[in-house]
Amino acid sequence: MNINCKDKNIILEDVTDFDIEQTLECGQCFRFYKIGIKDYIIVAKRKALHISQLNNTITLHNTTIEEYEEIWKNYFDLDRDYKKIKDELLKKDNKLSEAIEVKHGVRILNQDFFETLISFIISQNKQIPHIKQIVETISNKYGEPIAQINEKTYYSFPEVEKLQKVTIEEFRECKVGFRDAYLIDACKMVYNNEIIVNDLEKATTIEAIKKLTTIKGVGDKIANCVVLFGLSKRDAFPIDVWIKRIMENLYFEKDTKKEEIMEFAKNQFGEYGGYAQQYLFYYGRENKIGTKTKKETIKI
DNA sequence: TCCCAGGTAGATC
DNA sequence: GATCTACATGGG
Repeated sequence: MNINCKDKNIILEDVTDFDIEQTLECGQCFRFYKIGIKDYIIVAKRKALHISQLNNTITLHNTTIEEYEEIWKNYFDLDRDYKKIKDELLKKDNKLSEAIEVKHGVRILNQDFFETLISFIISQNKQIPHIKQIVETISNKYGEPIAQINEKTYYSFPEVEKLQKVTIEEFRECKVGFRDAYLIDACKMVYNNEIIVNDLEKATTIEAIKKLTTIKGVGDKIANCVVLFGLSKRDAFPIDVWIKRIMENLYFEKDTKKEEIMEFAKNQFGEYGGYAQQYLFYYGRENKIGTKTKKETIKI
């Protein structure tokens, strides 16, 4: 990969294993706006980034090499060798080949912990477009204006100091529904240092998940998402309705308990569980694997 | 009108 | 301990 600076843009040439559309649309993050083909505004890390892609060239608009090095390189996980990850996964398990081939450009983002926690609490029992809408409402109301691009103002995701002051009634006004008390509890625990990011980062994946589930409204699935996307613990394996269906379809051919799927994934994918999960989730959801209206099944 | 959505907590068996 | 259900809100 070559990095060039032209005008106020950073140009990444010969990028491999990275597709901006797949990386954003795969369901791991919620604060992005499509403005064209492979052309997006992403709000993260208290910044709004205009990013676009043409073939193997990525353009980060109106930014600096310093900002790229400090923020975006890590955010997009560009230091990691995804070819090696794919090779390792495929070496062990050829059933992933179709999903990896189709969704070859997915990278797992290194997102902010608190934002990921709050976003995935909201995600329960909701569809992705609605999750995006609620996270945006909360940001517009309680975040700070950070950029204006094409007449539209973008707001940062609020810090815990700000969000812990929000009342249960105010959360309800953001249309979070029954998750209102969960959000109150999560904000309180993070603000009161009952949940400490540093400690979770140092902890094992299992320990971090266990700690996170002490927050009301955070169960096994959400905790796995938070450690995977918000703490960079790539051996996590979130099991939601989709992954359950897909795993049953691929490996079990019958209704199977989550605990059994979790144990199987741990043995099968190990430290690469999070990547396998994301390739399968995105591919399976798009093709409606295991549902009554499925488009096709995964070829073995 | 009914059913479901990147689930979870609390009740009930 | 395993299974059942209510929980707001919006869209198909």
